[in-house]
Amino acid sequence: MENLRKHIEEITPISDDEFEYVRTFFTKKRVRKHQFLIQAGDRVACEYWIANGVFRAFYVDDGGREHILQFALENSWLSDYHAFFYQTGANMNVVCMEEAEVFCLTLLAREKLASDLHKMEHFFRMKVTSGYTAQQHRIISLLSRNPRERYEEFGSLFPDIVKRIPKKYIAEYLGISRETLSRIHPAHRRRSLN
Amino acid sequence: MENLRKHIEEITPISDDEFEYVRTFFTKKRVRKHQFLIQAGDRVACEYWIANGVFRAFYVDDGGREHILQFALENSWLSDYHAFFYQTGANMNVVCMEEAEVFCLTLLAREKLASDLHKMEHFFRMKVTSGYTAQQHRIISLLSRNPRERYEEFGSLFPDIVKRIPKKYIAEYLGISRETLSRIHPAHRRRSLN
DNA sequence: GGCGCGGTGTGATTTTTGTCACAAATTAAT
DNA sequence: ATTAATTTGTGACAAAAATCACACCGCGCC
Repeated sequence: MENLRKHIEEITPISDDEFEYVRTFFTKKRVRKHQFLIQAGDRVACEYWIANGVFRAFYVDDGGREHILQFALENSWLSDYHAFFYQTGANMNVVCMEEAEVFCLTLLAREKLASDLHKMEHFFRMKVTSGYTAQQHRIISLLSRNPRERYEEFGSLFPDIVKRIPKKYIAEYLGISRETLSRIHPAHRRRSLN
Repeated sequence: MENLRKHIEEITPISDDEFEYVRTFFTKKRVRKHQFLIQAGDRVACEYWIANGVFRAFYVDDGGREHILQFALENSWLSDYHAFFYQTGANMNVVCMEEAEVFCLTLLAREKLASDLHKMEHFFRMKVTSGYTAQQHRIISLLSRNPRERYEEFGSLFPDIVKRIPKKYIAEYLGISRETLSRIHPAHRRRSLN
């Protein structure tokens, strides 16, 4: 839980008392590999802060294909946010890929936290703002880059994810087939780079 | 300016005094068709609230192709948000497509407004949150739907935009060529739908 | 320590979409 | 109103990526 405090303090300083108050809103949960945190159709009670472990959030289309919206590692937040904020049934699935420990925050808890502590409202605004700009970047990438370029960009943005996650899932994230990804070979090192 | 108040009050009620205070942070600007509000490379001083008029925000890739990130009509917010929040040079261009009147808000003004008035922090959080979920939806659409499906979805989500904006720009938004879009013909009305 | 399953690489082929070229239609500008 | 500019449609063709099929690898699990 200390890490959650550090995580919050990357955005805003927070006193011991305040943090003691904040922590009361969270509940801890252990999750094993292959376990679903959210299944399509579920009511989405919580958003999750990942203390450790790995998850993927994916959408299953009408043809049964999976499309990954997000990988989540330690220190990141995760939910089906549309379903969470609007309290509708989930369209996403969230599955554990490496044994994990997460902290759960209900919508009510989150909104009370934000309205009680201006600091926390600010914190959540900053978090969603950076998520927003990151998603804009991803949209631009999907619109303007070919599979090789997207894969290379992904590798340089998220080297830790590339190491920990099977390539087939990265293909699902990039919107290309696993075969196409498999045929992307590292660019030849040019002589001039000796 | 009355509309801005209505717009804010869709999220949170606000007193006369508060709104008087809020309005002092904005400056008004008229923009003519074809005029750039933001050009790639610029420092992005403001975000803009559109009182009336139409804009598009687009990215130009290395091959000179344009990719549209956002259309903005009346009552919406617009900027190159990455460049705005992180105060880096713009990667986007924002161009006026129909004569417009906008209200400008600098980053300093925005952050002061948010820290002075918890209400406004809440307002901005809610706005960016709904933008975030809308963008997630768009990413899923880019990953999982073919051009026809994306175009039909776009038409049902944004009928007003389809009416007001040339199709070539919609193609640039959907990530397909204008020719492909032009070859998408309305689905045949099935007999059973008489 | 063998067995099974999930993951990966690769060839052959098909499908989808982009590109190029040009004409027609629509809209804007003087 | 006429002229210019922008937008749209469509055919022929090329390019990119998906799909299908199959072999093989590697690791976890009894």
